[in-house]
Amino acid sequence: MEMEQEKGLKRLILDTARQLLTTTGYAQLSMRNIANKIGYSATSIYLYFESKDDLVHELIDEGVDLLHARLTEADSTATSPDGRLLAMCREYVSFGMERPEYYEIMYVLHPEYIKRYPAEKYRKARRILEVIASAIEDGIDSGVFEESDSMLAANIAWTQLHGVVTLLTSERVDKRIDPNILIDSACSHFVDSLRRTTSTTPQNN
Amino acid sequence: MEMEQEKGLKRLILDTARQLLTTTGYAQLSMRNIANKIGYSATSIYLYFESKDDLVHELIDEGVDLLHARLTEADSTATSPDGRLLAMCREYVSFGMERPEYYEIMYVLHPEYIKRYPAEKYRKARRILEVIASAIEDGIDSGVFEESDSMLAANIAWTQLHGVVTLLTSERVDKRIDPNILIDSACSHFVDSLRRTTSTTPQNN
DNA sequence: CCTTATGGTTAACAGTGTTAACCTAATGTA
DNA sequence: TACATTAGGTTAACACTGTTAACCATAAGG
Repeated sequence: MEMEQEKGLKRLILDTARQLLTTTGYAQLSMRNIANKIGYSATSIYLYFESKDDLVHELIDEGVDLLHARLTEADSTATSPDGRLLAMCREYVSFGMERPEYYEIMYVLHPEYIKRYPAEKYRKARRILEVIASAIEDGIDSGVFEESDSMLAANIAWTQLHGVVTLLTSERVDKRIDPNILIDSACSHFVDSLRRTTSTTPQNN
Repeated sequence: MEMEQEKGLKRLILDTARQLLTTTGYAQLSMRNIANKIGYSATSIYLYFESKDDLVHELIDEGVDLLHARLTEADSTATSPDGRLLAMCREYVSFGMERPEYYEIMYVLHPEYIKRYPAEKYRKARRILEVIASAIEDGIDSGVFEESDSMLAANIAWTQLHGVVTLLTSERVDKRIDPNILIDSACSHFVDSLRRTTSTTPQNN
């Protein structure tokens, strides 16, 4: 009972923070806003979290779990290696588009946050890339993909997907471009680029 | 003489802001910091700029000009269509890596900024994509690339390059991945994906 | 019964963008 | 010359931000 109460407020803070994040966005996620919503003073949050960074890191952790679950789920639905990869790429983008607030704190927030990110959680976040890498590895093993370094390829996929998500959610892409077509094409282009032999360096002069 | 003085301070503010941006980064770019550096009060900036947004928008404009110049320059050096495109892709990433502060205010800063971005400057920013699109169009015309929509392809290139820049500069990419290899591979993969027929949709079950 | 720790509070600091009110010096005009 | 106006700049203040220090009541332990 005591233990419930002890961690009760911490849980309450975290829940309120998540709710505030998803409804009003990160810009409105302040210590005082959180505290006001639950009838506590802002400084009481510091009894359970070292700093705002600390609090956000726990939210990031939730987002990582969410994305990881969605990727593995998508991974299991498709069967063919390229189908698996394509499904995962689409799922990654879907997550970014559907949960922009989570995506923002996970992958967009300023580098300062990342530098202070605890090592153990950093390892957990890397599992996401490993899911993609294993799908690529699978494609290599079955001869569908021609690629030497699956981890490198996974990172290329990541940068492509990350670019799609961030430019779309920040509404920097021209309105005349259909978002769904852009997403589909970007995913297809990448998967295609793995299918045949790459690195045909063109002439420079 | 009067006109020089009239716009003299505005120019001084802008120069100081740019310097502050490149040396200390966007986080330290505050009205008071700018004012202190030139011996004026913070509120005097509002005599020449409507808001901080307004000021930043002018800095963004400078960044857009810079990037545009570098892309067209890179465009002119190479001759073959795929070489042109590859050179431009590399140049885009180089700009992002060498001027991260400019890149941040141009493409990373929160959507709120973009919504308030004046339409005329928005059009100017779009020229950057058009440079890429024209290179792709050139490749299509000469039969090197197989692609129907050059503007769509340019946007795919953009998302890929943007992803590379942001994930690298924010130090979210694993240390074991060589940045240069990632950059080169990402650029090559994209250009390659244009070379042959795309959109070979894989089986999903 | 006294001490100590738990769980919270308020006040305050240094910083942010921005607005309102003011003040001074130059200019334009009757 | 005398007065009004305006350009260019200031200070004070508001409503925020994350965070720290000091305080205070209540409960638990020896």
